[in-house]
Amino acid sequence: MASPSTTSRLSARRHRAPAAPETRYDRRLAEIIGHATEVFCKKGYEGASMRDLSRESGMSLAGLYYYFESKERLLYLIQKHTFTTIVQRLKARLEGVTDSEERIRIFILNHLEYFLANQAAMKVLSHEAEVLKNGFASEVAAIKREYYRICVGLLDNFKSEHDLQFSTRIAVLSLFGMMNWIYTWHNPRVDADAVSISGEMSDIFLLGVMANAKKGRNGR
Amino acid sequence: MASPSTTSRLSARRHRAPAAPETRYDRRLAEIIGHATEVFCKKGYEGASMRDLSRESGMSLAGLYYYFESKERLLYLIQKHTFTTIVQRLKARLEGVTDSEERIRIFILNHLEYFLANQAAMKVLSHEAEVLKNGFASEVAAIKREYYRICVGLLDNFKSEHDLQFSTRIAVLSLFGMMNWIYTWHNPRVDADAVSISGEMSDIFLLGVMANAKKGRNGR
DNA sequence: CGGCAATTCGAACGTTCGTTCGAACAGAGT
DNA sequence: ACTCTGTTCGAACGAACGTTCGAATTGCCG
Repeated sequence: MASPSTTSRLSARRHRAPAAPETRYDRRLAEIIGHATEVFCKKGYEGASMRDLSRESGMSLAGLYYYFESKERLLYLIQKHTFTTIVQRLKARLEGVTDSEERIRIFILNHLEYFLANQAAMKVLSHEAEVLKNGFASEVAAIKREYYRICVGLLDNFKSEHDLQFSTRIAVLSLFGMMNWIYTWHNPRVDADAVSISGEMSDIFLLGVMANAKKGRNGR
Repeated sequence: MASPSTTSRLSARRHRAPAAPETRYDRRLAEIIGHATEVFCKKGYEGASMRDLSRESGMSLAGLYYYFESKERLLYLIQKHTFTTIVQRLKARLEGVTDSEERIRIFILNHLEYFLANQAAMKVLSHEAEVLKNGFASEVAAIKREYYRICVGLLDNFKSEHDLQFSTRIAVLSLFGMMNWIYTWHNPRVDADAVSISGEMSDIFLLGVMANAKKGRNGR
């Protein structure tokens, strides 16, 4: 009775456990999530059917429901895991770096590196950002807001250190646009790697905001 | 017998006709396209059902099929019309302007102005760019390629005139990212108008690519 | 007003959708 | 060998999907 697939299924210790006590259940779920990510990426969330997911992952249609209670929750799991991971990695990389320009370059590099290494997951995160509802939506939105806030913080530091004057909101959102749009065009056989693209985008963005009108002593 | 809804339905004169000889059919179709655009924008192409379109436009489910032969063709009509219009307007605005920087500023302004004035249609164009198949897809892709090429041309001119050195491809695609991402964040009650945003983005982008390494006489 | 074409619609078609249920299977411990 | 728990599956559910068809309605020209 009672399928797991709610978070209560995860044994209470986890978190803090040094050697991952990864259960069979966890491993299988991760596999399914991986296949589902590919399918959602290729056909879109609404366009992908549970039967598509079943075929791709090699598990029967009914069998999938042992691991999650609905298609929507599966999308939620993908988005939450992807977003959490990228924020985590960013924080680790920022640790110890104090130069405000370097911190922004790290933000951009982290984003693009993860994006290109996990294209399918990041496309699902970017492209299906509006389909979750209610509880699912707000949890992912919270992580997104945190990520956005970090970037705003980095840029505000940079701005005041260099005595610059521009709209942080527009600048940050332009930067996200530059970076996230990459899923529509990046072709690994034609385009350079993340480090190189990240360098070019960082140059355009940073020099772009730096070259902008410096703040005079007397404001406007 | 035989529903119209193929292009053959449009009376042959059109194009060149000074006073629009707009038929009742044309007007009704345009209305439906307008309503469909809103629905596709709100629920996504796959997420929107023909019954949703029927409800929104006030026409019966079967009645819709008098105006177009499939849901896919309806999306095609929306995308083709939107894209054609924005290219048309751009060409008109560029006419007579020779300064290469000003031409890029016009490109950006034209894009954002049209985007914000037709948010729903532009979101459907951006967000549902991959769902059309075969013939429908390739026709829209052709316009997209033309639009992209125009931008590459503008930037290449700017680049050689100012003796700059950067990847045109990455720069153009970054610019498109900045601009197109706007549908995910723009809020008319919070954000400035197209002219102002266009100015900020143009500054970031143009100063960004200008400040980049100038080409030395001896290359690398 | 009569008649013909353009337009609209209710009802139904066959298919596919997300989800459920109870039975079958697997493996480990006694 | 038997049982118990965790895992998988075939078959089916009702709902919703895109599309079709023939009849009804409308608008227009004589």
